[in-house]
Amino acid sequence: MTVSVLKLKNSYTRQLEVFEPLQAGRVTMYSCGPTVYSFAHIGNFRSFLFADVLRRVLERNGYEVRHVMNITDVGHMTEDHLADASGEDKLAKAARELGSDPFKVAQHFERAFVEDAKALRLKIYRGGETDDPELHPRATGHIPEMLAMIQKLLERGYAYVVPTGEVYFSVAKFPEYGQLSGKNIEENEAGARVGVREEKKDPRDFALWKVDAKHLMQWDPHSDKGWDKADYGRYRELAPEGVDKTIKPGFPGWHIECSAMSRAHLGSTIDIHTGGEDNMFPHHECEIAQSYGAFGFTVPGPHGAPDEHHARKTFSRYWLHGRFLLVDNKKMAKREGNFYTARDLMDPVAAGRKDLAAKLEAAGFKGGRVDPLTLRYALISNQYTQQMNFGVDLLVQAKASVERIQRCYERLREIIGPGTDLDIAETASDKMIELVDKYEREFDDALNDNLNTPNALAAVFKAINEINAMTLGKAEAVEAMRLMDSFDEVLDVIDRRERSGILTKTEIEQRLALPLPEFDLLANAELDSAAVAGFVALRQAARKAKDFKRGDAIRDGLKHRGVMIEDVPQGVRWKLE
RNA sequence: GGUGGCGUAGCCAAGCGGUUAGGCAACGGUUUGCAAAACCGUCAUACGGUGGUUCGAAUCCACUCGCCACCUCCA
Repeated sequence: MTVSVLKLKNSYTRQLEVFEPLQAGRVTMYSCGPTVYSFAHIGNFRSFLFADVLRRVLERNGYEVRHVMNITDVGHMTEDHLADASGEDKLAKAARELGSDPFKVAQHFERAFVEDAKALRLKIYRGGETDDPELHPRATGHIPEMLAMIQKLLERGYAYVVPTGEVYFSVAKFPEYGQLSGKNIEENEAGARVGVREEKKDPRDFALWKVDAKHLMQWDPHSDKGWDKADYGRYRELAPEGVDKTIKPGFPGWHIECSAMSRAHLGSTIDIHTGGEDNMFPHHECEIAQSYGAFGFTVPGPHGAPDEHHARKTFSRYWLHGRFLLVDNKKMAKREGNFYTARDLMDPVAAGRKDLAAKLEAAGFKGGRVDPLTLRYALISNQYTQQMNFGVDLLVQAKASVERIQRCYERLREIIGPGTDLDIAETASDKMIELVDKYEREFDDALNDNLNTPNALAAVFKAINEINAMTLGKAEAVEAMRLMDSFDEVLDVIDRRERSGILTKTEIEQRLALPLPEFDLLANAELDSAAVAGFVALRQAARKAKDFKRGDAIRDGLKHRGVMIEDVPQGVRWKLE
């Protein structure tokens, strides 16, 4: 049996490369995280989910993964922004509702993001990792590191201060600038679409520190006024010589935060850096330039032998970029009317999108709500290197797929039954053992091939087809369940709550002997398992009397209340929708 | 204008030189009082177009048509 090795497409070299971490057995990974000045949209989540799948695949390959995803909370909110708080703009609206404290706005949206991320089962927000600030660094908490890095760039001659008190990175000092994105910057018409700041020595130069009195978030590099005490102390610690006196109070530029935070929490050289394709230029290009300038790294070699390249110390050894998600074949944008946040889909009514709720309801989503696990599946169902065209059809298909996985899982659970010792002496057939082995390997091979999730899913469904066609004993079901659990380590789309069960024929007989409930399914009371059993017995009585009309009415009534009833050989299966 | 990518049966989506991808939908059958689920079968001798290379091409080459993204804050 050959074990496949993990291969990833490195955007920097544009080649599929065998993945080897710097340190054997351990992987450091940084993902450009959300900007918390509005609700994260499904495009954001596609990117975060691709990073999530990558992290899980790394873990499957036996690596201990340290995954950091930042929170960009250095908003670029200005007083103008607040003054202009009219219309639909959520940021402005939120700011007005929350007051003009940008920290509060950021906090509000960060909380919302964490909620969504948990619902979508981003592993970095599950369990103990959720509360580890080291794994979720906030930009506003790392101004000292950023200033220290800026200071270092000044000292090493990679940056300069202009009369306004702002600091720019000098791109001319870094000849490799543009290599990641493949942009020949010289040939681009500088400033063709953006006004060139005349203070810049070179139009390509980018800001490390900005000065703008209108901005609501400000830091004074020369005084502890307005600083969090701990942070100011930390800054002095990081830059003992103090910051260049000509730098004026302001806020960090757009690119410095990721360089500073990844270094702070993962060290100088990281294994993998992920982000959306748009991050390549200029964001990641600038990160490389800054880290090179500040820390004197070698840059990744251009298309050299992979081993030679990997041996070098660089800022990030592998760069992975997720391609954009489109909606209706267009880039998602509010003005196009094809913009969805994750919560718009998960609960459109609460998000104030009644039209969307109606559309989803019509497509078969109860209450117009898309289950988070369905959304998760949809967003990971094609390979991250491909543009994804999102739409209601995709969600419908994802829903059906998740249900198929879920049903297979539930069938196995029913066969195994409660309280079964999973180490039962009885052994599964060779056929089942081979099946598990075969599809687990296919699954891994697909994922190790640059996270080819469609192929991985093909393996899952082939396995389910075979498992469903087999008559299973307990030991076999245990084995099959192990396979499903294994798939779900990466997919994580199985709802493990007890949401279905079997009422056996004997149990129904026993229940029939007791007084039956009145046929009133319109009541508002919560349906508990006893109530469900009562109605199932009531229906059974009707069926026995050949009153199928009444029996079906009870089934429909239960369905209306979210409980599905299916007749199976052993009795009646109930299932919460 | 510069750069990158994509066009595969009704829809989504693998494959990247030679044996069934897979899913969804639809239709037929088994099962069921009826459903649902599950299973069996059909749609599937599909690869934007035109040339070329090859014993053999969805896969390589040339040209061509259409779509998308990046070059600006953006996942």
